[in-house]
Amino acid sequence: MGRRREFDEAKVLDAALCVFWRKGYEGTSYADLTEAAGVERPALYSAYGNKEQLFRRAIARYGERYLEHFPEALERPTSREVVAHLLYATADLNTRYPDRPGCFMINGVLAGSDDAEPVRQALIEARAMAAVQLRERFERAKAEGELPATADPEALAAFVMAIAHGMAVQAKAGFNREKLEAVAAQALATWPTGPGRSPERLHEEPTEAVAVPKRTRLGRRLRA
Amino acid sequence: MGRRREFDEAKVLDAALCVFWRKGYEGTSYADLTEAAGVERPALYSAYGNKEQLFRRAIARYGERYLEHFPEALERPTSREVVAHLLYATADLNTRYPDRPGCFMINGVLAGSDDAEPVRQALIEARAMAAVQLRERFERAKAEGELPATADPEALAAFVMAIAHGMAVQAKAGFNREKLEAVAAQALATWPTGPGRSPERLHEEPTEAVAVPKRTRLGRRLRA
DNA sequence: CCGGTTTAATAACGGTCGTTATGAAAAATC
DNA sequence: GATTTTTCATAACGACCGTTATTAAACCGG
Repeated sequence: MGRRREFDEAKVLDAALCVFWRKGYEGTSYADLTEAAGVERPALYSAYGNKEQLFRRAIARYGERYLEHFPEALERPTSREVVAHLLYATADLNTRYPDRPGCFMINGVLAGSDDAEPVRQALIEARAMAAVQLRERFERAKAEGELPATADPEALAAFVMAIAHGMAVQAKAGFNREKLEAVAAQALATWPTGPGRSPERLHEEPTEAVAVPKRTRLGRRLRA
Repeated sequence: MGRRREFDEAKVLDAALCVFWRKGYEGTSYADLTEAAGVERPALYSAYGNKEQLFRRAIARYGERYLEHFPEALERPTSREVVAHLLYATADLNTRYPDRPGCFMINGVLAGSDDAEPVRQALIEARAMAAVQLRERFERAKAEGELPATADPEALAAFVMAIAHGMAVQAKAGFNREKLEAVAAQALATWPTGPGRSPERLHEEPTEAVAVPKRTRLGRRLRA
């Protein structure tokens, strides 16, 4: 009974996500949101609650819609391929949409007023979850002997995350895809190899089996 | 003629810098600034102009007061030592002051409202200047044969900057100094060596001559 | 067609934002 | 010491912030 919704909740959420992605949590006003979503203010409140709740929904939506490459990367056979997939997909995601460069999880809130603290912590937790998954993947690689016994999975995960975060900062500063891929390649150039094998030549381009083809669409497997 | 200033302009600027460092440009209100500086609002306006001008002064101040390690790093004899010095000093700076973790240049503005766009661009330019200096240093190292002929100074500079930016993000997320140093070590572990020499063992700890001693104070040379 | 119920749109809420009059207090000049 | 000049503190400005009454419109079951 009663009148039914006239707008598509998912589309409105996607529109809000894009604005948050571009301007961050505190930099986004309800005027921005209503304009982007084509919906009046009270509709946003009745459908999603207040601004913080809407932003948390946007976090979840971002994970579902733009970060499918992450679990895919973890399935790669070697740690090196995991990292290659992850970093090249990051370079792609951070430059694919020119209206919202960089990473939503980084742009959202880095520093802000005390009001933004809960949201900031939520993003920190979301990023930490990724780091944990990466560490666990490297622990497995170490157990499999594919990473040296001296390798520190936690440090390696932090390293890869740092690269991804740095690329996000650079993308927001206007770096194009090629520049980000050069960063990814350099990070990859020194990735530790197995226990007995000799390290590859430094500065070698990532092999074709590892490199991500140009302009591969996110959301599908980058390689079969 | 007339009454003279009752407050120390430099101290007020330092106080403002610390607040901006913690909360970013848009996250900082004049209420925050007056409380931290112990000075009333009109004093800030008469002494520094409006908020944007004050922030630009804070950028310059940050460079003078907290980034002396950067030109010092560039003077190191080898590119590897340059990077080591830079990254360990970054780990230190990003965790030295627990009330304002991370980097002022990153926390300042990453994403924000349209009003913050000029300030955001100013920070982008400031960071770009560092990248240029780093690239030029690597070009010199390449010319000296200390970096391989295949090395790409621009990409290497972007890589090092990405690491520094990533560490800043992680520091703001609560990472301690040790975790940041592990990231720095990993980045360093694979730094390219000279044209003919064989690469060092991977995962080797940075040599003592390169590693920065614990808790070395910034602002002075880390090593004689 | 008619109560009942939910959504829609307009407009307003108190609060805080960055910025600035305003007038009193203090120092410098004559 | 009187006058001028600058700084000081209080308080207010209009604008926008996130949030919410309020009222009209659209749909439901009867």
